Amino acid sequence: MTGSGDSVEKQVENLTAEDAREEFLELQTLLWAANREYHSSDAPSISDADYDTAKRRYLDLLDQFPELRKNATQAATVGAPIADGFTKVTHAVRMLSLGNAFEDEDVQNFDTSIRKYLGLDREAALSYTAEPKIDGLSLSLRYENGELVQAATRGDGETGENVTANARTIQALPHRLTGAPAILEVRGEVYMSHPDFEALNARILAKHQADPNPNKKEPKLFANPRNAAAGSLRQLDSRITAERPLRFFAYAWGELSEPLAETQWGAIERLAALGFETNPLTAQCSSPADLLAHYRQIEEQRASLDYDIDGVVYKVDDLSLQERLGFRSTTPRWAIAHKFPAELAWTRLEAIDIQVGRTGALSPVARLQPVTVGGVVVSNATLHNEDYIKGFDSKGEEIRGGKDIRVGDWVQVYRAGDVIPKVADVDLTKRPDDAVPFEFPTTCPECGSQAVREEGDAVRRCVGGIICPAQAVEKLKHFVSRKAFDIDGLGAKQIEMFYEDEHLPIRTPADIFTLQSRDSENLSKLEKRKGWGDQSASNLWAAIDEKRTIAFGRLLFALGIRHVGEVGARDLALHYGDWDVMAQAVDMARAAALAHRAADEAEEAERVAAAEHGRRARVKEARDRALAESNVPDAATAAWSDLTGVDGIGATLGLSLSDAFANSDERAAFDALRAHLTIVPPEAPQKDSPVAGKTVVFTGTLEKMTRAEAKARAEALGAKVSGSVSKKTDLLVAGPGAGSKAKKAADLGIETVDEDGWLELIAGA
DNA sequence: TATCCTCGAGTTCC
DNA sequence: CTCGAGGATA
Repeated sequence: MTGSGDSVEKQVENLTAEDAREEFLELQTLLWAANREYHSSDAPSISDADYDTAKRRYLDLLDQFPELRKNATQAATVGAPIADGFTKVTHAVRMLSLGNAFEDEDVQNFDTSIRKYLGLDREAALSYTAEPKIDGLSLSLRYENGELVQAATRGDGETGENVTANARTIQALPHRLTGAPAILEVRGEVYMSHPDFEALNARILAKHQADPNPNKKEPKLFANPRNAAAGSLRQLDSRITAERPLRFFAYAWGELSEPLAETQWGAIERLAALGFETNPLTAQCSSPADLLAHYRQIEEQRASLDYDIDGVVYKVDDLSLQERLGFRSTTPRWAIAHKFPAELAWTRLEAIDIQVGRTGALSPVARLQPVTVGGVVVSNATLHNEDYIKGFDSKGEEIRGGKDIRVGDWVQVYRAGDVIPKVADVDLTKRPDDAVPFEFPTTCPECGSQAVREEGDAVRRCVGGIICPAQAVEKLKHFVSRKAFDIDGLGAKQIEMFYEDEHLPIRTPADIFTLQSRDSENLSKLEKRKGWGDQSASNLWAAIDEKRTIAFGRLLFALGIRHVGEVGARDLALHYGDWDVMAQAVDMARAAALAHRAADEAEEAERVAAAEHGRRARVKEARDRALAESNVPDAATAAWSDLTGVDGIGATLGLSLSDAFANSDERAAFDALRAHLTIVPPEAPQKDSPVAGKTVVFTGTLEKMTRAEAKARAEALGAKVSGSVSKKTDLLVAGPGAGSKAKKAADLGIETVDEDGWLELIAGA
C-alpha cells in the first residue's frame, strides 16, 4: 500500500487525456513485466506493495478515461496475469460424482442393492461410514515422495484445471508429508468458513468505501461461502488466493502407490495422521438405520457448524468390497449422497416464455420476480413441458396435486441438486382472480410451423426442421459445442451473430469452413468490424483450420441427428470405421428401416382396432403381415440388423439415422460439409487384458460373485458380455447347473471354463 | 412385461 | 443436474 513511485500517487482529476494516456502506457509496461517475472519465477523488479499500487492506479485511469481501453493490450490486462487461464490436468483416477438419496427409502434401497450385487443376505454384517457433505469444491492433491507436486480441480471428472500455485497458498494443507506412500493423491473439499467468509466480504466492502474514486463501481461481494471459495481457488493471480482463508477436508484419494488402509475409516485416520484435516463428524455405522440416525444428528448440528454442508455421504467401509462393487458409468456403486431437503422460496411468476431447442422441442421457461434461493438470485426456472404446467401428465396422473401453473401465480421455487431452478408448487390462495390457465402454443413461436406432440411423448416439437431459425441456430451451436467441433472463438454468441450476418453468414455447418475464403472476397472484411481485429480474425481462421481434421465420432455427434448423442456416435463410428462405409450401410438399410416403421404403425393400428372391437390384439401377426408386404431385399435386412445389432443402437436410433441420411436437404448438408474435412477413423480402445474384445457368456451358478458383478468385471476388462451362446461367442464361463448353453457351446466348439478358471484367466488384469 | 441402467436433451447461473 | 425414453435384460 505504501507505494514509492510518486508518479503513481498523482491526482487523477488534474490529468489531461494525453498525460493519462502516457502514464497508462507506462504502467501497462511496468505491470506486464512484473507479471511475466512473477510467473516465470524470476526475481521480481518491484515489491508486491508497489505492484498493488501500480495496479490500482492503472485501473483508476481506466475508469476515469474509458477510451484508454483500446490501448490496453490483452497480454497486459491486469488482474489476469496468465491470459490463457489454467492448464488442463488429466486425472490419473477419475473424479466421479455421487448418486443421490433424498428419502429414507432411497437409503434403504442403497443398502439392498449393494447386498444384492455382492450376494450378501440381509443378516450379513455390512459396515458403512457417514460423513457430512461439505459444500465447497473438490480438489485433488498429488504428492510424490511426500512433496505436493500438483493440485487439480474436478473439472468434468476426467480433466480438471491445474491450480497448484493456488493450492500451495492454502495454509491448512501440508506441503510435505512424512511416511506417506511414494505416490499419493489426496482428495477432499476446499471450503471457506462462515466467519472467514463474512470477514472477507467486510474487507471488500471496507476497501471499497476507502476508495476515493468517485466513479467507483458497486463492490462485488460474494453471494455465499462456496462462491467465495471457488472464486478464490480459481484466481489466476495466486497472490490473491494467498489472502483468502481457504480450508480443506480430506475424504478420499486417487492414485496410490500402496493402499492406505483396509477400510474407509482406516484410510481417513491415516490421512489425518499425515496431517490433513478430516471431518470430525465422520462415523462408522452398521446398518441403514444407523446411517439415518447419524444423518439426523448431523442435520440437527447443521445450523451451528461454521461451514456449509448439503447432506451426508455414506460409503461402504470395507475397501475390498468397494473395489468389488466398482462403478457405474458416472457414479460408484459403493457410495451415495443423502441430501438435505432443498431450500425453498416463494415468488411471483411474471411470464411463461417458450424456447425452441435444436430438435424443435418447445420448452416453457418461467420468468420470475427475482428471488434468492440457496444463496443465489434466481429469475428463470424450467417448467419442463406442457404437462408440468397443466398439473396432469398424459396418463392423467397428478403433478403437484393437480394444480396448474398460471402467469401471476405465487410459486415455490427450489434449485434441484442445488443447481437448476424449478417451480415446485403453487399457492392457490394467492392466485389473482384474473389469472387464466396457460395455453401451450400449438405453433412454433419462432417460425410459425405446426408444433406437434407425438403419442406418448411429453414434448411438443416444431416440425419446421431446418426452416425454423431457432432450430437452425441451436443446431449450429451444437455443432461447435465442446464435445463436437469445439472451435475456439466460435461459441454460441458468435454463432448467433454470424447466423444473422448479411455479408458473411453461417447458416449451415459447411459455411463455417468457407468463412475465410468468403471473407477475403468480401468488401466488409471481418477484421474491419467492431470488436474484431487482424488478430482475432486470424485466430478464428486458425481455430477453424485446426478442426478441418476431425474424429469420425465427433463429426457424427456434431451433426445433431436426433437420438445420436456422444456415446451413440462413438459406438457407430467404432462399428463402421469409415464415413463412407457407414453412409452406404445406412442407405442400404433404408428399405428395412421403412419396413420397420410400417410394422410399428401396423402394430399400433392393430391395437386400436382390437380395443375398439374388444378383442385381443394380434400384434405379432400384424407386424409380420406388414413386413411381408414391404418386400424388403435381403441386403437391406442384413444392413438393418447389422446397424441395430450394435450395442446400444436400437430401432429408434436406427430410424432417426436413416431418416437423416435419406432427407435430401440434410444429406446435401452432410456432403457439403464432408468436402471440407479429413475424417479420422476411430481407434478401438485397446485394453491390455486377456479377454479384451472377446465375447463372453456366463451360465450356471456363480459362487464367488453375482452375475451383475461378473458382468461388470468382464466389461471393465474390455470383454463383451452376452446372454446367449452363438458362433460369435469366444468363451463360456459355466458354473454348476449349466444346461443348454453349455451343450450348445460344446456343439459349436466354444472354449468353456468354470468359475475358478475364469478368475485365474483374469487374475493378472 | 417389468425393471434396471444409461444416454440424450433439456435446463440455470457463475 | 434431472427427466424421460431407449435399450438391454431377467
